[in-house]
Amino acid sequence: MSDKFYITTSIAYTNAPPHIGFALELVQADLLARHKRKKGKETRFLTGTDEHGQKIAKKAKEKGMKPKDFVDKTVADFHSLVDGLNISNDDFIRTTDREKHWPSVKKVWKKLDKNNDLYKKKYTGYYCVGCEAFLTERDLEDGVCPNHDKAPEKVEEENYFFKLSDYEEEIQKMISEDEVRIIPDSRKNEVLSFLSEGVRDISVSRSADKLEWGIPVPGDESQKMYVWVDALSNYISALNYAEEGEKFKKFWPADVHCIGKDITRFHCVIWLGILLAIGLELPRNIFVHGFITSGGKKMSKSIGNVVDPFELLEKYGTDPVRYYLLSGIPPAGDGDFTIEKFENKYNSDLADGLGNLLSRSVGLATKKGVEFEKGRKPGSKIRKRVKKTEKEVDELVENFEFKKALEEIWDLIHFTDGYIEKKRPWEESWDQEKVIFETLYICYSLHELLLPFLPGTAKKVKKQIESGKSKILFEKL
RNA sequence: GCCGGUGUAGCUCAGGGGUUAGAGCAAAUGCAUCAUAAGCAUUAAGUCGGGGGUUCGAAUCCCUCCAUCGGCACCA
Repeated sequence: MSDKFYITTSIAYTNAPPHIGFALELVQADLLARHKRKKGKETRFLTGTDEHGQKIAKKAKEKGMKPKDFVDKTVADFHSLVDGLNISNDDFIRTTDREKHWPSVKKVWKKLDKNNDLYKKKYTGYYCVGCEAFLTERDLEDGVCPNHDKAPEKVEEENYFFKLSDYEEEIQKMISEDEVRIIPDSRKNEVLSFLSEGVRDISVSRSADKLEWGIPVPGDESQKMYVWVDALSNYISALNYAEEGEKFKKFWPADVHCIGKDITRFHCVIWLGILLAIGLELPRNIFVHGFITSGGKKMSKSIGNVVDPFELLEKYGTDPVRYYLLSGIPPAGDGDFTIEKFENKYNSDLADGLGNLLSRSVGLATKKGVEFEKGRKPGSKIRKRVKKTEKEVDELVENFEFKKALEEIWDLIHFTDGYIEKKRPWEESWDQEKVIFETLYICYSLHELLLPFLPGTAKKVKKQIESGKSKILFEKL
């Protein structure tokens, strides 16, 4: 059993400001990272941005900016999202980082090339001049680009291809035997069914005049790397794969890649193929989250139902947003967001649930002169009750059941409210002091349980218990 | 078109052949008054998508229909 833990999010594409879906991914990964650190694992948590591609070059051009200036600006937004959500990442990789990222990517390429996993082949694509990009057949409607109402040109160009098909069998084996575990099962089945239909080789470069904003192919100036090798390699470039030093040896393979369902195949097929080709170990787990709808509908600018993570953070603060993302959204399925649901959960769980319990506990203790002593043990019933929650929360988080884990914690909160009700410690009785201490003990345990989920709140809980000063934790809305 | 998922209380979901179908939120009533008008208890609420079948017995298995979501490779 290794005592290291390497976890990554996907790298976000910087053609637009961050989306609530990326906030979900960050918070889920952050929970896992904090959970592992708490258990004493040497943890490394990576996130970052994917900054190349034709789309970005085009967006920058529209704004009259250089691509690099454009992405620098967007990346700043991503950094403020990471800060705003109190994400504990150890590193932040950018695919435009020529010192950190490029050398490793080039090494991957050269290795593929050296092993004869690359070959040149003529590629026929449908190029829409209006979009300035290749379209897939599925983008077309009646053979016409729906955005420009024009048939795309059939363009032939010579590109490098990666022999992904050579690795099909091994990928399939690794996934079906859970050597690479894909969570949830439905995604695993999806990938396996896809694999069973047969895998084709993929083009991994574009001509440099079509894709000017990208990493040059080593030894062939006429070609730039297409997204696959460039973006997926971030997980190892951030560990400085180019030099394969201590950091790389210690942390690779990744223990968890957190991704969204739209990029399942890239990670579960292409990335595994690349790793097998260059002889690296495969990631242990790929955790796939779903999408967040807004009022039951896909978010779109035209409907005007886009949820802006910054507005939420601004209005409600960090932990309420983290709480909703972890408890209001099924971890691996699609979830819905509305302000009503958000505020409802905020009031009933955070203000009336956790906040009120802390308030009555600390209030009682102060009033009756009971102080929290760290080494002191509560009655065995209480001790067992807390232990049970700790054990279940640990197991649930290990199994990516974040929502259920929080429900387990809130179950302890409701138990405690019931216990207070039953014992009536505001009245004089023989065990009054003990009961008040026990409620403090549970609150203290709650702070420990909550640390990975709501780190800021957990700290406040601890402070109030230790100082005996009660303060509103979550103002009711 | 092919493959797969989902459809259970007003809302979010659990249960996957066996006594009167469960939880949380929302609702109603009562109790309590330490606490953020918070808390606790109780109650009410469901033809378990429709129809057919297998079975002593189906929400659960099979067939079919309906609704809905996803996958069917170069979508960031």
